[in-house]
Amino acid sequence: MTAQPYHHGKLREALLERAMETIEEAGVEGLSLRQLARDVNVSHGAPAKHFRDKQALIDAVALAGFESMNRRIQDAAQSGHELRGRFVGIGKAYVDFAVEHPALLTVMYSTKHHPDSSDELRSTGAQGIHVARAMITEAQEAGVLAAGDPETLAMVCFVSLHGTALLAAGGHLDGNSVEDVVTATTDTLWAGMAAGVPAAQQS
Amino acid sequence: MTAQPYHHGKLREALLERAMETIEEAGVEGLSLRQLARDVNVSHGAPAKHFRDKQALIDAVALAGFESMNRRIQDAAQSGHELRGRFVGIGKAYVDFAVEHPALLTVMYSTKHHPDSSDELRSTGAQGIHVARAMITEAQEAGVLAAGDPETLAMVCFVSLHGTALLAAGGHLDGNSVEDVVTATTDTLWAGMAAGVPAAQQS
DNA sequence: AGCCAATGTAGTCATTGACAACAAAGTAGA
DNA sequence: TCTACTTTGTTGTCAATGACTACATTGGCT
Repeated sequence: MTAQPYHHGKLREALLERAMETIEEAGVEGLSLRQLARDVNVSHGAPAKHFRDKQALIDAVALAGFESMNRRIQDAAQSGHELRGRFVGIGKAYVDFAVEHPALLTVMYSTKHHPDSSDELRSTGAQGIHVARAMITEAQEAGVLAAGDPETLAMVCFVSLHGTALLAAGGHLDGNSVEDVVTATTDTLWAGMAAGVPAAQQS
Repeated sequence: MTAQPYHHGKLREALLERAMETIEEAGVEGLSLRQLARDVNVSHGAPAKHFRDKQALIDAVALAGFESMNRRIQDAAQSGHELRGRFVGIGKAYVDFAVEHPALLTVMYSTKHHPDSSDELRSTGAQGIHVARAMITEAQEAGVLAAGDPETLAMVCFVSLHGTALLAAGGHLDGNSVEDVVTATTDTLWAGMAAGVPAAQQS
């Protein structure tokens, strides 16, 4: 048998990749540093040289997840249909990512929610909402959407799609297909923003 | 010192209550059966007599959480304003519960999402959406809302409010207040359902 | 060659969840 | 009352885990 080289060479990347796989297969609770070390044929103490502790590894996984997701959302936002079509596209991109990587999405947000998450993680995780706000502002200026605070409306769209994504990822849309719910959600939101909320109803 | 009685008497309830407290303070990952046993002054093996394993305890916590939440939603749905006001009320009740018990809400849904969750837990957890569907059907019959599959629309409302609740609970609404986001979300959804989605846009 | 930081190994510790054997307390029937 | 029987709790044990420490190997640098 050929002796393994003392140095792995790409241990950090190997750990990250394997950690993502494990998370997709067994969730975060199924992630063990020692098992991870075994999986990549390295001693149980080696991962500590690359990740201070287990949380640091999870943070890195979450960050990589957000970066990957942001790319998908950016692509959807720029693929040039009319405004409404692009809005629906963003929603689909977000939810599709969630359905493809359900456990990763959970990790991404629970990590971002963690009290001492890094600034980098939080800003990367907040990127998606900026795309939505820009689009809403643009649509308002074009007269397609009614007036209203773009900041709040963007947040409304984000939370709604976030809920859709989480439940779709978990397969908890009961009888409804993911496609139907995403379409219905984006359609309803867009129709609501187009109609606006009469002042009389705001009281 | 007065000797403790051999039998605790209400160990199950004490464990459940303390488990909820611990979860609110430290999340599920901060929950330990042994520490829990210490907290209620009982040996580390005692909890096993009431909960087969840790997951069984968490399941019980989640179920209690859903029952408590459903009561709040029911109350809001029945407090008799006009339809739109009741709709907003349901949303507020849901989100308020989430903000008051953020960690519990996470446990509730991650447990419900768990592959082998009990039928009881899943049906109890799905109760909220039935309330929403009934209200939408009623509003459609009254001509307040446009036509559309009530099942899908109820799901849209549920996922949107669910997202709002989760993010509000985690304090991730950025600059926006919980109150503002809930109101804006329910208003936008209601306006969207009232306007309906033109067939031309559905293509 | 010789130094040195980076990377990995090996050993240890407290904690945890789960399990098994045993003890104590309540219960029901003779 | 005596006696099984069940429920509830105790104690001891096991393997696995995350974190830490001391040490070994490697390759780059002067």
